[in-house]
Amino acid sequence: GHNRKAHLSSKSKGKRRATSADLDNSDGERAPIRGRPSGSSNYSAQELTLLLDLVEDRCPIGKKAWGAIAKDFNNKVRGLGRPERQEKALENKFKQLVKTKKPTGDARRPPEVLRALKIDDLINARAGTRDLSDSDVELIPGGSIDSSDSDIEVDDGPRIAIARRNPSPPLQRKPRASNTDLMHKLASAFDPDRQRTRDEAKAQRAFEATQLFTLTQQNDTLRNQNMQLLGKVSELERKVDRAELKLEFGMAHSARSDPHRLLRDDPHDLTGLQRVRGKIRSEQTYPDGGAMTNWVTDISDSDA
DNA sequence: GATCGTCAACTCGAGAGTGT
DNA sequence: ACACTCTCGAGTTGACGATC
Repeated sequence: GHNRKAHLSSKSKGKRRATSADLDNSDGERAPIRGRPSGSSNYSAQELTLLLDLVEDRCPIGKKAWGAIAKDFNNKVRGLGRPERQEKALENKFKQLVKTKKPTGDARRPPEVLRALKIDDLINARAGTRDLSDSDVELIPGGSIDSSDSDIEVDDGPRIAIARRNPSPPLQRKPRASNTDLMHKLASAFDPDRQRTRDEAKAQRAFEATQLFTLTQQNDTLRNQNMQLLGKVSELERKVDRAELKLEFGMAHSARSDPHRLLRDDPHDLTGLQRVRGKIRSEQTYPDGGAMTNWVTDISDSDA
């Protein structure tokens, strides 16, 4: 139903429904004009071609460029007897073409959609590669530079260029990739200083990783050695216990033959044994501090 | 010719991302 | 925090074809 003799039909001309814009609100003010403006028609193929030509020519990045496109567009359609379009309407129409999906059941896109997509790619590419010698930056009398989409002014006299940042370029959402960010990233990625810094950081990380690996291995070795030493300590403790036991059994045996011979004269003999109220006290002191006391019941006493 | 349904153009506001 | 920009959906309106 697009462009179906839109401007030729006089069927509905002259009869216009009452619209919200026609109705005054309670304050006597006009309600905001919404909806399709009266007299507007569908875009003709000629208008679409003209719009795409202008967009391709200017590659608009900011609103200023769209204003210039709207101005040129309306100048040309006026001569064709076609309705003028607002800057925002033209921008919306172009973006609508760009995001038009493939029709169901038909893998081919309309030619105007294909062209809009190509132009959109061109705009995106240009947004990331533009420079000050771009063709759309023209010196105009008075010393200022007129750019379709950037504010760059050059003062007279010392000729100081004042470059202001471009407005945020119209980019795709999800993620809203910033072309300026992309360029900054690319530029910084190839910056020799940055590369050197990156290499140094990389080497530092590799060194730290090697150190960490070495320390981990050392830690494992120490843990193994610790386990081995603990095993040896346990084994020695068992040997000591067995030796003490043998000693105690030996003492008991000798005491049975001569019960008090050993401790009769000197209760503190060289083995550290002491008879206390019928029991033999064996006290063992450790060089690091602390002591262990064993009590052995003298069978000979109970027998007596 | 009147009416109805569909499509397209358009505005508006909300929500979100980005830059200053 | 604020301004700007973009996307998206809702709502409004005009144009047009089909039908009676």
